[in-house]
Amino acid sequence: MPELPEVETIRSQLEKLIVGKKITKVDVGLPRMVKLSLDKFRKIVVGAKIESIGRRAKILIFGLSNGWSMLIHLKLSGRLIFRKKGEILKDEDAKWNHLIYYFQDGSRLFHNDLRQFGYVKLIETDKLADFFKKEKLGPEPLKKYFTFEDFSAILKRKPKAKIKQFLMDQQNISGIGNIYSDEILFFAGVHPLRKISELKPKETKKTFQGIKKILTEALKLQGSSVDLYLNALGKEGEYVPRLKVYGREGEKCKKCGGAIQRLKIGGRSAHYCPSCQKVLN
DNA sequence: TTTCCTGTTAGTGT
DNA sequence: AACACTAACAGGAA
Repeated sequence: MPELPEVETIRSQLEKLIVGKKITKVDVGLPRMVKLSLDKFRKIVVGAKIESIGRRAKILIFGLSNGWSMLIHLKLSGRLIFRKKGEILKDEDAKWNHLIYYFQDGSRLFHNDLRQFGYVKLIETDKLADFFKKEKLGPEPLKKYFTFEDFSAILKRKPKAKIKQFLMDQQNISGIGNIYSDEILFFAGVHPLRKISELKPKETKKTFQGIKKILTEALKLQGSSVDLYLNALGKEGEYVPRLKVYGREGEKCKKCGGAIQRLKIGGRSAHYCPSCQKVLN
């Protein structure tokens, strides 16, 4: 699932691959994914040159040469895969290529999405700041300016929230999803159901360190190919062997040897080690 | 065969 | 306001 490390991997790859290229054509196989009229979408996108590839939270931002920005969210199963002229995707994947961007040099970018929850929308570049302000997204956790003091202040706003849900809420901190929230809490030794107001100072500190450490390491290994994720080159990420709890229900804890457990929190699954992450300390 | 479950988030309901 | 729940979807597992 594309969370911050996966989306950022795609961003940095696309930056090298398509910045400077002009879009000459776009195929839209699934109009539902385009959050504006197709006519308008085509009119704005076709003929534009890509000037930059940015990211905010889990959203990719293609800066176009005509004053517009294209926002792409991959949601659960989206992929953005680049292919040089003449190269195609595997046949079995082709039926999920809902949008295809053609560039002047014959290369293409495939927006592939099995579950079809992803979207693309257009925002005028000078209104981007307003747009993100309205979304109320929390800070980017890997930026140097996101400090322990910031984290503590944000925690204080939601004293009653459960820490697992807090970490996944994009309005608190942006970019963390189900996989990395589980991994961060295992690192911190904090049970996913712990209430924020009841966290000890040491646990708060360790959770903050976990955010920085886990996301940085996952990014270094180009993310986790749980399920369907592939990067912009169509390759899997390499972080899965490093996952300590996510997707490991019933398997041995890598720290204490006990069995990893799973429970539901707000409709989501949380994976944790019941002896390394206690409910009460 | 059918039902359940998985991921993210916008939207609705309490 | 702040929280909880669900729909949107396809496909793999039970």
